[in-house]
Amino acid sequence: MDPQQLRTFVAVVDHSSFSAAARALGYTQSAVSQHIAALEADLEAPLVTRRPVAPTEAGGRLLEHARPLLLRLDAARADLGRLRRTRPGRLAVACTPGALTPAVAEAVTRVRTASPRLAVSVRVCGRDEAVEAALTGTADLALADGAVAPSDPLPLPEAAPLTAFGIAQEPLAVLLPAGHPLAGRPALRLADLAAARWIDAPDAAVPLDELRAAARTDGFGPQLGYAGADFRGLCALVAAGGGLAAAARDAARGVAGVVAVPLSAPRLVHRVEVLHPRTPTAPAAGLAEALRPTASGTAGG
Amino acid sequence: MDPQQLRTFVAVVDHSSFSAAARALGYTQSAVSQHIAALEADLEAPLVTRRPVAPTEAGGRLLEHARPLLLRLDAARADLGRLRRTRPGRLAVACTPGALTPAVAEAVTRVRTASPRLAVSVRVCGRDEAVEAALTGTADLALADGAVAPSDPLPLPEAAPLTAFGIAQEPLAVLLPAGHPLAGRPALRLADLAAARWIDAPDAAVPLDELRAAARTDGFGPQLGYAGADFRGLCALVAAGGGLAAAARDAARGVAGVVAVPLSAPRLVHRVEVLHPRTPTAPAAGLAEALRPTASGTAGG
DNA sequence: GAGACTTACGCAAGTCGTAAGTATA
DNA sequence: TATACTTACGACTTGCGTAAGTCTC
Repeated sequence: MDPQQLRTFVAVVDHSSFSAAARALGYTQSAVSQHIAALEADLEAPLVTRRPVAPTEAGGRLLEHARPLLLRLDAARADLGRLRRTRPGRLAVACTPGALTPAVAEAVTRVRTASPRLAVSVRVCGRDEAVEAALTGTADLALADGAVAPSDPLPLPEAAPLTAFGIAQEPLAVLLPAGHPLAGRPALRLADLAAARWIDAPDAAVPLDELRAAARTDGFGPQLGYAGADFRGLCALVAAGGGLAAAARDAARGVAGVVAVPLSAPRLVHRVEVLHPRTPTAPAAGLAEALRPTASGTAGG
Repeated sequence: MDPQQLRTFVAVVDHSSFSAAARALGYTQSAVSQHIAALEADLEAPLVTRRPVAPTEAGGRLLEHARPLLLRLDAARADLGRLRRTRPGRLAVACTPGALTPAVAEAVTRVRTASPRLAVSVRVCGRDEAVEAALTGTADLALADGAVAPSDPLPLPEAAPLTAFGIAQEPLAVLLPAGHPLAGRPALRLADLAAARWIDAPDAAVPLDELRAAARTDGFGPQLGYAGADFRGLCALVAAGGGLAAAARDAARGVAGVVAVPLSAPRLVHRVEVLHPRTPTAPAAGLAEALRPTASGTAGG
């Protein structure tokens, strides 16, 4: 089970093609074929069907291990790299849309103003991608948001250890189109929305999976998928009646056609966390410190 | 970062010697030397000091990744192996001492009686070892115990996904020698024991680290280390005044010289969980089902 | 028959063991 | 000086690319 072979296997599945994976990895088709053959011989099980190329049951199982494994391998290399050379001239932040609150934006701006020679960059992406960036060193610090029970930590993929602490916790709201019959209510319970259609936008708002888990419910009937990390686009869909979404109460403030109604039951909050490697770069440590809640803060971690 | 090289690195650190690691792995010293040299060249950092052989800072960091990485690699192989061949004639259980409650023992006996041709084995070991056994297929099912806040899950190392559910939850107690001034109390608070000496027996009783984490305290002053998974020996030490330990209230019932006093604050319970791979073997699934709490059960999970 | 995966084969690189080298207690 | 790690070197294995082969749509 060579990591290189695992990487090839993942690429083959992602591209549903040996040749496309070869192109992506800079190999020949032949090499890819040999990688897969070697893996299948090693594990004594077919991993992908050919024509069409798709993971078998064993292949699916292997995938669940391979991805975290490769991520952790990259994280290990990045971790050791950080020990050696520190790159104090850069501060790259990876951030989920819901985590880029005004307070966060202000803190980033403050760092930027205070250190004019520091190359500050912010990348908005999904949570998994943000965690991956923090682990592999693509970003120096990540910010993620989600829905959890009050004072619970966010359920993060634990491929490798990350330091995490909460910086904000506020009411969780349901985004409804302005004309929706429930839009005038002061608060809603999830039970009121049993028949509602939802939009599953795991990278732009609270992932439905997480809401389901935190609320200990199944449901959330037929969903409209929404890929990408653009919150405005999601709001447009909500406004158009495409479905509902969950977000922080103030996230959609001022967005035309969308009303945010707090969710009163089950008891859930919208939480934002800072994530960084256990040995952050100096600028990342500085920003993390600036974001850390003080005595008046609302979140622990 | 070849897994084989990582395995060699871990062995070198564990044996504090290149030659001993070579013997253990079936290599020559030369090969071990080359593995380490290759790793150090790859990661561009010294990983172990020579003479004496000990991990450097970078080496320590690498270790934190390498162990879970190798475990997950083994878990992946075991997982795929289970898909292929099922070994219905065996039921190997790995179990922490505190998890082998009378109810568990009875359930195992019942399985054994019901299936006379099934080779049933129970191995008592520390929690990490039990988790490892369940992940790598050394055991078909694991049972682990620990101290947590009521209805919280046990904090398990998450090298790879395991199905886990609680099967018992009962008051957590402090084990004191019979003559101890606090032995007569109906209940104790951790604060009463601020000055006490503890025994840290992570494989035989509740690990102090965990108690500390669950109680959100530092403390537990000077400790006596106790390695191994033998509960009787630990009780002997407690009886002799070697220090205190935490365990389920009924664990030390009937042990001469030891008194178990319930811990009333902070609010903690002793919890037992069943752990098995997501695709358990048939006998393991049977035992898990037999252990699963019914309507009258005390634990969720 | 064209596209896509597999197999054959040759070359280059890597890996291990033997043995000589070197450094430390 | 003895022990333990490192380096040199040769035999062998592995891994990749080229190119021919095979299978399916």
